[in-house]
Amino acid sequence: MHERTRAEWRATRQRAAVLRALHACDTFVSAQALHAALTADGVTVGLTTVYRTLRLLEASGHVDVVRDSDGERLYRPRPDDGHRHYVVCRECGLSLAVDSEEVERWVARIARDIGFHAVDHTVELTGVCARCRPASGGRRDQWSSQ
Amino acid sequence: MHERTRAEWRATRQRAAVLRALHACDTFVSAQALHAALTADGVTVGLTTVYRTLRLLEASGHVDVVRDSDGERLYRPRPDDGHRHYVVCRECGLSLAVDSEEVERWVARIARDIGFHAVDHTVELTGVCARCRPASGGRRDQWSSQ
DNA sequence: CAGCATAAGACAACGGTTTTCATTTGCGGT
DNA sequence: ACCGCAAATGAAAACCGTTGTCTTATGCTG
Ligand SMILES: [Mn+2]
Ligand SMILES: [Mn+2]
Ligand SMILES: [Zn+2]
Ligand SMILES: [Zn+2]
Repeated sequence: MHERTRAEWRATRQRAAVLRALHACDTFVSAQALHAALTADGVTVGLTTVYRTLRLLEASGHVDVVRDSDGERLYRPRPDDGHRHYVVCRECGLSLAVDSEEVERWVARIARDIGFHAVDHTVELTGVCARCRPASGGRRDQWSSQ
Repeated sequence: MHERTRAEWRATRQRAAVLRALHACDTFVSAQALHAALTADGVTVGLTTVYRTLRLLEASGHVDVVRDSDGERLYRPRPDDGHRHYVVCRECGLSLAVDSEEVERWVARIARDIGFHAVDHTVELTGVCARCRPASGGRRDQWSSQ
């Protein structure tokens, strides 16, 4: 009943490339953008492989994932000291990590109080950065709820 | 140069039905589930119309939206006194509103500090409720980041 | 170097959502 | 009441990010 040496993940040229490209980015990137960047660099990697690798990284906690308004998954390497939360500019995509200790404590307390197991949390802030001026118009309302 | 009386949204049978069905739910529901419920009730509404109406309600702030792990949008009428945050069971979908004053304050402070305009936030908690027991296994790691 | 399980890649399929476009309908004006 | 028309509906197709399929390639271990 020997448990053989763990079947580790193989180190392939493609995975290394995806990892490298991911770290070369300074913002959140989509799988497709990453694939495009790799292709532009002359690196041959299948889009499917990019997706698979990112999914692996996500599952193992090596990347932080965010979903844009269209539902597209955006990835960013997770700092070694744990996950972060970010505020992302809706116009240009600029992302800044924010200090979230307070939220982390709040999450922990809620999780403890409500009797749920394995509570996970998603905290995302979006806005318009200083560079991207707003130019919003007013909007009327109609539905007097219920 | 008269500005005519505002072109308001029309009151249609379909929109009323969607609104009614939405309020009849006590949890988050997807557009498709709502459509199915309406159909089951003998109400004739096109799925497209359900999507369009929900999008309208979302834009006007009358519903809270959440996205499940598959990226599906789930809707819930927003209480009159403002939005809420919820903890949702990953197994059965049970959702509980949580007290989020602390987070709201945190968000407000961050928004003030970072210099972004129109900061919006998404805070979602997921877990496994008391009824749905976990049965998790361990998982090995590999990627020594970088 | 052999053997084999894992990974890559091309392509099809999937699923939720949106678009298209022909038809219907609310609603304001007369 | 009746027009007239912009707005809304609905069936079907398009869309698009993502995942599955299946064949071929390739790490890795012995
Ligand atoms: Mn956190
Ligand atoms: Mn809030
Ligand atoms: Zn910006
Ligand atoms: Zn549950």
